Amino acid sequence: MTPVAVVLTEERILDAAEDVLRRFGPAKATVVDVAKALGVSHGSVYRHFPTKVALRDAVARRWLDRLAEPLDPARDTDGPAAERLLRWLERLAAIKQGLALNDPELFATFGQLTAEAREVVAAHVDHLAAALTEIIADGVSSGEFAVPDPVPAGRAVLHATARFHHPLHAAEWADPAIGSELREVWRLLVWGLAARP
Amino acid sequence: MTPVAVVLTEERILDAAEDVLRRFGPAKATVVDVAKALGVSHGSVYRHFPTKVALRDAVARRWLDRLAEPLDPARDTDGPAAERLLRWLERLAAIKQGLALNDPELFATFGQLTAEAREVVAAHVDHLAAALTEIIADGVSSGEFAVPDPVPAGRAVLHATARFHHPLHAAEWADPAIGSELREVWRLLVWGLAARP
DNA sequence: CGACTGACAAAGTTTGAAATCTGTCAGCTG
DNA sequence: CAGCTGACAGATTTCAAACTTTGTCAGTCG
Repeated sequence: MTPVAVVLTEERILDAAEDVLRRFGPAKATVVDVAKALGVSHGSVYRHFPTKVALRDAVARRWLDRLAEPLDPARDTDGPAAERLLRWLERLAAIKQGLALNDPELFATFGQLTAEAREVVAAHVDHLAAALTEIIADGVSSGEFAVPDPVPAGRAVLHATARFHHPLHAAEWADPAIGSELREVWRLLVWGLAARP
Repeated sequence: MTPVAVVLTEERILDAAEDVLRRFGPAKATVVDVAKALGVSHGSVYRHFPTKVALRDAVARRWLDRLAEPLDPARDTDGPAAERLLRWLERLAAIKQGLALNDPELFATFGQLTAEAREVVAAHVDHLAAALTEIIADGVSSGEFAVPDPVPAGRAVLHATARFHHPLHAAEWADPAIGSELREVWRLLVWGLAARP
């Protein structure tokens, strides 16, 4: 039986790593800092994560998973698909833009981290596109939308709204017109989804 | 009458500055280097441009103007507006993506420069949006499109295609699917432009 | 007299020696 | 004997001193 209060789990390491990244920023946070926060030698951290990059990737994955949690389409199934789509896009934009506005340091940290964790980000993007595909497929079932295949349509909607949620565009979110610009794009997209060519 | 071969014009300074930026990169190019290339003291350069930032902005403006030249909508007025729109978007993407692919160093220089020249970039973006507005307005005249106001529609189309032409997304252009992704987005957009709500 | 120079202060950048960090592993310890 | 430590080599980062750059301006030159 292992002494419960002292056992070194991946989870406890991730908590500490997240904390250290928050406090020192991605440029200065070291594995030694993480070990110090846990009261162990840095060698112990390497028993659980093979490299510093793997540790950072794991932190990024957890962050992105937590961000994407409120975006499960099953959480909001009321009303026309066009409006569910708008609410979903606005929720995504609000999550990212809120983070960028309320805590720019943390957002920068998070941006740095994800910029390097390409695989992890690809999984996140796939996840978001799948959520859009689900909403669009519901719209097709109800006769609201008329796309031949909801999968590329979901990806296209995500790509077309990149400006409103992709962290690269954070500097543009200061413009107060950003909200109405998202609605303009949404309007074109839902007309496009509904049209029968 | 001034001695023609030796006169120091803004234009000659811009030529030299562009050359120096190309050769040394934006981080290392100095005003002293520009002056040296012209065989004058750096003080003379400051008689024509008040600061280094103003000089760099002027170089960026000239670059962007040159880039945008082949995108005048009056140069391609054949066929349905939907297809003119696709050709225009593909031309814009090809210009930016071609530069990024053929001469990544120069593209990075150009990206750095424009990232700092916010005003200059805003003018360039307005110019591009106006070109799209013109194509959409033509489509409305011909009965192909049905948007109430082509001005926000032009901006929305530019925003919706940011992923395919905005330099921030350059890293994503390596994916060979990028071309078909642009077509997917275009398809939704032109159906949206044509739809009568 | 107007265009240019070059010396200058303040700000910013380079440089290389010292300090720190990453990733490994032989050995300690409960 | 599983889990941890701490010393180590090589890579990377820090820091302060030396050097370079920016922007100004009194003075030179034609």
